[in-house]
Amino acid sequence: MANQDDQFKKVISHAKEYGYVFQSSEIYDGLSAVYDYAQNGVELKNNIRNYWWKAMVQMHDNIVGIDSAIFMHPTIWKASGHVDAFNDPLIDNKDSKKRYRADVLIEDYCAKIESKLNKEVAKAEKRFGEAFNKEEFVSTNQRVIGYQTKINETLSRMAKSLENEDLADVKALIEELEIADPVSGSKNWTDVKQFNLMFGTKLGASADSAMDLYLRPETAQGIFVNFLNVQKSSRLKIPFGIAQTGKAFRNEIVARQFIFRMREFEQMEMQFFIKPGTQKEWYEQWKEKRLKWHLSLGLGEENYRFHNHEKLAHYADAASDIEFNFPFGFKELEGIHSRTDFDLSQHEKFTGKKLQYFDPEENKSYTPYVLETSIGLDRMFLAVFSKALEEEQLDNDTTRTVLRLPAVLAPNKAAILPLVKKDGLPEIAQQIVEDLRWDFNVVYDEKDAVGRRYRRQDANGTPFCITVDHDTLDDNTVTIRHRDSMEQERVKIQDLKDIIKKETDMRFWLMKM
RNA sequence: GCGGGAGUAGCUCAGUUGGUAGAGCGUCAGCCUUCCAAGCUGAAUGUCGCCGGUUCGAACCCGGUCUCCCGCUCCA
Repeated sequence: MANQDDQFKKVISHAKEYGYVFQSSEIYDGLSAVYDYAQNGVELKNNIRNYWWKAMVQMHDNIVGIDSAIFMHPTIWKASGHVDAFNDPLIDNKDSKKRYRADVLIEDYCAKIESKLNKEVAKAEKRFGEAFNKEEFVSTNQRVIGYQTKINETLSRMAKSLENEDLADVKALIEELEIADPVSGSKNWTDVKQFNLMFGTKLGASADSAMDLYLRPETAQGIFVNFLNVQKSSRLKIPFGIAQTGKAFRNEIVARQFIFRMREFEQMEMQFFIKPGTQKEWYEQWKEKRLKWHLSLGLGEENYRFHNHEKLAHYADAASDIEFNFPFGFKELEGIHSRTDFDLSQHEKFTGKKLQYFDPEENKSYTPYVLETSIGLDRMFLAVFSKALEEEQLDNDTTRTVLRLPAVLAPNKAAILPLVKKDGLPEIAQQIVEDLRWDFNVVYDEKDAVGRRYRRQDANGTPFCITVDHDTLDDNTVTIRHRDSMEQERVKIQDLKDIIKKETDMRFWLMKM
C-alpha cells in the first residue's frame, strides 16, 4: 500500500512538473477536486479523445457524432431519474462517525422485517406440508399481516417525506423505528441532510423570471433527446449509434484521487440504438469491442478486468464496468450498460411525443433499446499516464525516468537535437523541425549535453529523438533514437516522416483491434 | 461531511530549546563540444498555505481557515 501511495504521489508530481495537470486556481489555494490540463496535458487529452472518436465514430458507417449543449431543459432530469436518484438524504451516526443514506437505513430495516416474515411463512409451510396455501396464509396470519403492514406503512411514509423534502420526518422515522448503526449499535443520529449531486444554476437575466437549470450530470441525455432528429436527418437504420464527448458536472460529496473523481469531468459516450430483444448480444459485442480498444494501446492486458454489476441502476437491465489497475487499485474506467428503452420511453412520457423508429423489415414502429458505452476521458488520461510513468533500472546501475506513453497519444512525437551548438548543426536541426511540424508535434532542444536532452524527452514521453551530428553534413543522415529501447539507428532525413508516421499514426494502432 | 496525516523554492526535502530560511535536483545565462542524467562559472526564484493570537521576537507555540493525501459513502 505504501508503494502504491508513493507511486501515485510520483504520478501527481510528475504531472505537475512536466506540464500535464495543474490544480485549478492554485495561486488561490486551489479549488477542491477541480484540475486544469496544462500544455502537455491538453495534447495528451486531445489525442485520447481523437483516438476514441476515430475508433467509435469515423471507423463506423453506422455511428455518428453530435455535440449537444451543457444546458438542457430542466424536465429532462426529472425524466432521466436524476432529480430523484441524485438526491441523497444522508445521515451521520455521532458515535461511530459513519455516514449512511437515510433511505437505505430504512429500507434495510424493512428488509429485516421481510426476512422475519419469510421465516414465518417457511415455518408454516413445513408444518402444513402439501396442504399449505401460501396466499391464504399470508392474507390471514395475524403476525404476517402485522409485518407486512409495518413494511408498507414505513416505506410509504418515507416515500412521502422524501417527496415533500420533509427531512425532519425522515429522521423522526429512523428514531421511531429505533434503527441502530449497523456497526456500533448506536442510535445517536445527526439530522438528515439532503445532498443534490447536480449543480444548479439560473437561466435568465432577472432573478424573478429566471428558470432553474442544472449543469448536465451526464452527456447521455443530450443524445437521447436528439435521437429522432439525428435518425431522421441521417437516414440511419437500426442498429445505429450516436456518440459525443463533453463535460459533465457532479457535486460529489467526496471528490478525490486527483483527476479520477472530479466535480467537472469529461465523458466519451456512445448510445447504440437497437431492436428490443437483441440487447444481450449487443451487450456482449460492445463489451468485447471496447476492451479491444483499450488493449490496442498496449498498457498490458493484466491491467484490465470486467466487473459485472449485481445491483443495477434504475435504467439498466445489464451493466458491466471495465476496471483498470490504477495506482490506487482496480477502479472503474468505462461502463457498458444495457439501458433498455428506459430513457427514450421516459422522454416519451414526459413530452407526450413518440420517440420511435419505424422498422421496415418488421413493418412496425417501436421504441428502440439502447446499449451504452461510457468512458471517463479524465480517467483514461490517468490510466494512460500513471501506467506509462516508470522508474527504469538500467544495466549500469542507474535509473531513468521514462514516460512510456503510447506513441499515438504522446504530446510530442519527436525532439530534434543538434549534437552540438555549432558547426551549422542547429540550422539543419531547425530545418528538420520546420519540415516535420506540418505533420507532427515536434520540439527543438539544443541546451545541455545530448544525453541529458534524451532523458528530458524520456520523462516527457516523446517517443523519438532525432540527432543531427557531423556526419549529417556529409550525407544528410541523422540518428533516430527510440524512447523505450534507447536504441538508435541511422536514417536519411527524407525518410523521417514515414518512420515517425508508421509508429504514431492511428491507423497503425487501431489496426491492432 | 466525519476521523487520521500533511502543507517550507518548479520538484524532493532539511531547518537545533522560538532569534528573521537552506540543500540537492530542475530552470535561466555563459564556458566546454562531448551520443545517453549528476564537467565548470554565474544568476533568478520563498510574505515558510492563509488569517489572527501569545511573545521583545514565530517556519517553529495556540486558535481559526483553505488545500492535498488516507479511510467511510457515491460514481464516469
